[in-house]
Amino acid sequence: MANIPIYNPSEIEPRWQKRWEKDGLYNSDIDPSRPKFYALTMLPYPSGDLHIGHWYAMTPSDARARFKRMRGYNVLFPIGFDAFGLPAENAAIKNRTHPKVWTYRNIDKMRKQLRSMGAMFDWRREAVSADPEYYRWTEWFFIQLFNHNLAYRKMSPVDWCPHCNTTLAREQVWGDDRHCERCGTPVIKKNLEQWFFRTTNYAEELLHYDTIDWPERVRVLQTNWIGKSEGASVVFHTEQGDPLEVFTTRPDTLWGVTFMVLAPEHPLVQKITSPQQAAAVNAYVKQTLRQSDLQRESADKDKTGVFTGGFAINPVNGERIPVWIADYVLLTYGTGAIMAVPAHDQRDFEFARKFDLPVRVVIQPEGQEPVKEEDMTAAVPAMGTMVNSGPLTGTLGDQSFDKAVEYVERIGVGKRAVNYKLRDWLISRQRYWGAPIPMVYCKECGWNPVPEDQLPVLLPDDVEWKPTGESPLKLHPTWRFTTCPNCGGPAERETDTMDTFMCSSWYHLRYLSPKYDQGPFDPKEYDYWMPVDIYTGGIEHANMHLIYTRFFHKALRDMGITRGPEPMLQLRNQGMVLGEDSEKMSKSRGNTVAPDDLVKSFGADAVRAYLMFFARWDQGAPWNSSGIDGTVRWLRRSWSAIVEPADGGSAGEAVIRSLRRKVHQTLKAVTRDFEQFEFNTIVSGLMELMNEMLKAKQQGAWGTSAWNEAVEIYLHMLAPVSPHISEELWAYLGKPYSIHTRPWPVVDEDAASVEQITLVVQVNGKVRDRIMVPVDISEADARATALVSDAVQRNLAGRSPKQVIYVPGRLVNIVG
RNA sequence: GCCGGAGUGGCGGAAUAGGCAGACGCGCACGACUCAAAAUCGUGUACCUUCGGGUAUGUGGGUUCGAUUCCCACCUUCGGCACCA
Repeated sequence: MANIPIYNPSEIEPRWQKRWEKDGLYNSDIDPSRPKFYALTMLPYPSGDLHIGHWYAMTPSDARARFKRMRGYNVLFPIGFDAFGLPAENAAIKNRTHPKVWTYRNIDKMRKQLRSMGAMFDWRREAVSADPEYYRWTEWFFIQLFNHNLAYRKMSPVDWCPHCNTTLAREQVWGDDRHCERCGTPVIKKNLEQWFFRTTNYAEELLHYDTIDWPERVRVLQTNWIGKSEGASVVFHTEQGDPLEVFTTRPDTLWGVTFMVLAPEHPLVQKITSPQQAAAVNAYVKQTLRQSDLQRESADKDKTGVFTGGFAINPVNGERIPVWIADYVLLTYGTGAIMAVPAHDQRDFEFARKFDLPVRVVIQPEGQEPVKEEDMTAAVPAMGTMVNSGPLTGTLGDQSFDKAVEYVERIGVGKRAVNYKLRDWLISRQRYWGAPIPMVYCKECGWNPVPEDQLPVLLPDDVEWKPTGESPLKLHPTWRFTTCPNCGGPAERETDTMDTFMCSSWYHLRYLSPKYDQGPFDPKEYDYWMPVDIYTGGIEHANMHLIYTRFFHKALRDMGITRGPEPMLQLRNQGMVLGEDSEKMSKSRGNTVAPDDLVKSFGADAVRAYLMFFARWDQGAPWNSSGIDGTVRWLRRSWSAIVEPADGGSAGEAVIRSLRRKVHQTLKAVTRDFEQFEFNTIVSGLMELMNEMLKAKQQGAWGTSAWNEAVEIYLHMLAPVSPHISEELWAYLGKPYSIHTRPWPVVDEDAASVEQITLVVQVNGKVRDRIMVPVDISEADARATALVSDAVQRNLAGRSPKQVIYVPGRLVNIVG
C-alpha cells in the first residue's frame, strides 16, 4: 500500500495555486462566442488582515463563479482594494509610518492571504483605489459631476470628534451616544464649507427596483432611508409680509392650524421676533446649539420651545396665529418650519398642551364617537370627514387629501409636493489619505476644476499628518499654491479629499481595464462585461455604498458614460460569522477566528467547505471550532474512497442502480442549490452522496463503470467548493488538466428516476403505514393497497371511510 | 413608536409547489481496533408510553382530508430608522 498517497492539503494547495496562476487558468478575456457573467464581490479595505468574515463572504461567491464557469459562461471574478481611508492615517499617527507605506504593506500581506483561499480571481484586473492611475479617474469623475451641476459647495454642519480633532465619516460615528469609532468620544456638530453631490436629484428613481433582483431587506432599508413623503407645500405669510413656506402630509388639516413652529436656526427667526421676546428667543437658540444631536433628537424628550412674539396668517382662512420656535422642528427637513395641528398630530398636541395653546378638531374619523377638544388626551391622526374647514367642510376621509390639495392650488397658496429624507451626499473630508478634490479657488474666477490633462492631482508624500483639525494638505508649504486654470492668476487648491465611498462607487468599472489610460475604463470591455450580473457582500452597506453606487451609475448614464438603468442586476448578502460566544467578533473580546491558522491546520479546501456548510449563508451563525472536524473528516473520506482500491466488480444490479440514482439526484439538487445560493445543502448533499458511495464500494461497486461515473461527477461537483483536492484527485485519476475548465455534468434523468416509491398511508391525517409500491401505480391500485393495510384497518376500527384523498406519488389519506 | 428578518432536538441546520418533521454535520453514549490514548470505523441518539400508541416546529386561534409551510392575534429575538411635519 506504499504507493497510495495520503491527503496532505498543505502540500497540494500551494502547488495547484502556483500552477493555476502560471497557466493563467483564471484569466478572463472578452470572448463573444460565450455568454459573459460578471460576478463581483465587495472589495476589501486593506486593514492588514484577511479575517474570517472576508472568507465567509468571498468563498461561496468564488464557488458560485466557478460553477457558472463550468456551466459555460465566460466569468469575470475580479478583486482589488479600497485603499484610501482614515485607518491608514490613524495608524500613521500611532506608528509614525506613512499611510502609503502602511496601506501597501497591508495590501501585500492580504494578496498572499487571498491567494491562499484558492479563489479564481483574475489578478491582472486588480485595482487599488490609492494608485494614481486609479484616483486620476476618481478625480475625473468628480469634474464630470461638477460640470453637470451634480457637485456643489455649501456651508454645512458635520460630525466632529473633539478628541481626534477631525471630522468623521458618518459610518465612523457609532452607537446610540454617537461616539467616535476610534476614541469613543461623543461627536459634536461643526459648520464647515463642504462639497456635496446631488444624490437627491435621483431620490425618486432610486426608489424603483423593477429592473433588478435585490433582496427585499435591502430594498426596504433603502426605501426607508430615502424616506418619501407625499403632501403639499403651503405658503403662509408673516405679519411683516415675509413668505413662510411649510411642507405637510396632511393638507386636509389646514383649517386646524393653531400655531406655527420654526426650527431655532430658521433664517426668519431674528426678523419675526418681537423686542419683548428677543432675550428668551436668543437664550433658547443658544441652548439648542449647545445640545448634542442625541439630546435634541430624542423622541421621548419633553417638548421645549419659546414664543417669538410674531404672528403669521393662515392662507386658507386668514387667521392670525402665533409663531413659536422649538427644537423638535429640524431645519434640515422640509422647509424648517411647520404648521402645527395639535388636534391631529401628536407632537403638536404635546406642545400645545405644555404651552396652553388652542386645539381645534377639523377631522372626525368615520364610524367613531365625535372627537371633542376638551376630552382629548392624545392627537387623533386618523383620516376622516373634514369639519370646521370652511368650503371643504363635509369632505369625506378618502377624498380629503386630494380635495385639500386642489383647493390650495386653486386659490394659489400651495401645491402638491413630495419630500425625501435623503440628503445630498457630503463628500469632503479633512484628511490626507484620500483622493484629492481636483478643484482650484481663484479670488477672481471662483471655483474651477483642474484641467483634465493635468490629472491626477497627486497627493504629496511629504506631509505631516498630525491631527490638528485641518487637512494635512493645507499645512503643506507649497502643494496648495497653484495658478487659476481660467485667468492664470494665483490660486489655491482644495485641500480636502474625497470620501472613500466615492472611490468604491465605480471600482467595478476600473476592474474592466485597470491599466487603461484613455478614460476610466475601456469601452470595449464595458460593452462586453457590464452590467454586473451578481454582486455579493454585506448588508451593512445597504444605505451607503449600495445607494452611492446606484446614484453614481445613474448620474454617469445621464452623461452618456454608462448605460442601462442599474449597475448591478442581482444582489445577495451574506450574514455575519459571530464569535464562539455568539458575540460579534472583536480583538478586544478575544473571540476572533484567524483563517490563516485554520488553513494551516485543515487546509483551505476544508475551511471553504465548512464556511459554506455550517450556516445558512444569508444568515450567518456563531463559529463552532469543533464543527470543522466533520468537514475535514468528509474530505479525508472522499480522498480515501477514491484513492484506496477495494475488491470490486461484484456489485449486483440493485447496488449499481441505486448508486447511479443517488449520483444523478445529487447532481440535480446541487445544480439547483448553486443557482439559488443555498450553499449549506450543496455540501450536505455531497456528504450524503459520499456516504452512499462508500456503501456501494463496500458492496463491490469499486471499479465498475457506475463507480467511475460517480467519482467523476462527484469531483465536478466538489470542484467549485474545494478546488485543490478535486484538481489533485482528477490528476491522480490520470484525467486531463484541469477539472476547473470542464463542463458541468448533465443529469441522466433515467438514472435519477425511481421505480419504487414509499406510499404514505394516513388515517385522518396521521401516518399509519408506509408501503413500497411501483412509481406508476394507478390511483385505484394505490387506494386499494392502502385500504387493505393492517394498520389502516386497526385505526379505522370498523368505521367505513368517508373520503379518500390520493396524492399521486406521495400518499393516501383515509378519512374515517 | 415605525419598518423588516428570524423562532424546528444539547448545538448549526434540512424539509423544491400545503403531503413521511429532524436530512447532513457537531456533540454525546456504547462497541471494534489499541498495552493505552489519539485517529479511524460501526451502532444509537426529540419527548412520553400500559409498546396499541400518544405528544412535538415560539404561544393562542383559523382555513384544510392534511399546516414547519397559508391567514389572524400575540410573545421573544436580531437588525434598521426614529420629534421627518
